[in-house]
Amino acid sequence: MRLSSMADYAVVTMSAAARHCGGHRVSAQQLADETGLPAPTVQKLVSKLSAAGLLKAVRGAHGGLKLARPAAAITLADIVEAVEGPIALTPCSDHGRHDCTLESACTVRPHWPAVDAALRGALAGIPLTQLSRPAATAALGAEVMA
Amino acid sequence: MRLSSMADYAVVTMSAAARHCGGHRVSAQQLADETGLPAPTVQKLVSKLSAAGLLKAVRGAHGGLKLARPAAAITLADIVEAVEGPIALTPCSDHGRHDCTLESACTVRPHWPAVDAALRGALAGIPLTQLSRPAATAALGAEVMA
DNA sequence: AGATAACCGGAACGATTCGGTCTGATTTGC
DNA sequence: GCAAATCAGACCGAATCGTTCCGGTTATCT
Repeated sequence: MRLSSMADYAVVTMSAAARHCGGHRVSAQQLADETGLPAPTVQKLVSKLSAAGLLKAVRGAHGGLKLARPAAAITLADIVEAVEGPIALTPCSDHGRHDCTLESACTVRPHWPAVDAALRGALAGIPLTQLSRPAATAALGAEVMA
Repeated sequence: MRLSSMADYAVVTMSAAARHCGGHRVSAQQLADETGLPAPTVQKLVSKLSAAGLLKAVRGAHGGLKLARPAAAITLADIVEAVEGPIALTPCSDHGRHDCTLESACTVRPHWPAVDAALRGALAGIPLTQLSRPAATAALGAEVMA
């Protein structure tokens, strides 16, 4: 139930990138300085994030990163899926492989897709713009918990 | 974003135990046979589950396991928390330790508790009774996604 | 009372994944 | 044409996770 460190770092990195939304590009090194993360780690992250279409990378001298979409159109679910792949709590959900020993008799497997969808929905409700702001701990989650 | 195998097995085990709700106790070995899981693994799981108050264990000859509560009062969140501890996507959430390098300047950390609560809410909405039934893939999650 | 059956806790081993570092390929600017 | 700065992929060590084994405790049956 724990997010991988890479996904955690990706959220921090994207949040830092969103703060530079004002046009001019940012280098991966600069993002590393701002976030305090190791530079090679940030480089690895931006590779995955740009491959997923969340960041736009321009190479060469004076290159750098830029958000591919407005920050409001990028959610936590997008970032997590970009780094960790499809959101699925169990291996049963994402591919047809049932290595389960009881295959057909398993009564819980049919319910995992619904759980995954609920989880993904909770993450998709949090845009990047919200993570860049400094405060407001509440107001979210209450609606889902009820 | 993947559930640990132990938590996955715990759900299967609890679901199998729920099918024996009719009074008489079940041995851990019998649960292992029904689920196809290794017997030592099931034993380790029932230890944690009974310590968490989800299963009631009676020792001695003709002993066995029994649900400590009605199946309707046990949710996915209970089982996951019993095996994996508190539901928290990041280490920032559950204890005061901030090993983050930027501590005070981190703008995303205040938002993690809300995300955790939303996630836990999604899992708490699924009772054990629902997992024992054979079908009905949909009907859940739609409300949370909206 | 002895023996059996079942649960309980800790410790050690092996495998897999994760996180971090390094080197190479590509593009732009002068 | 050269050089600087960037992204992109491959390698490696380390930590965690999952599994198995062992001895101990408790209550029932003979």
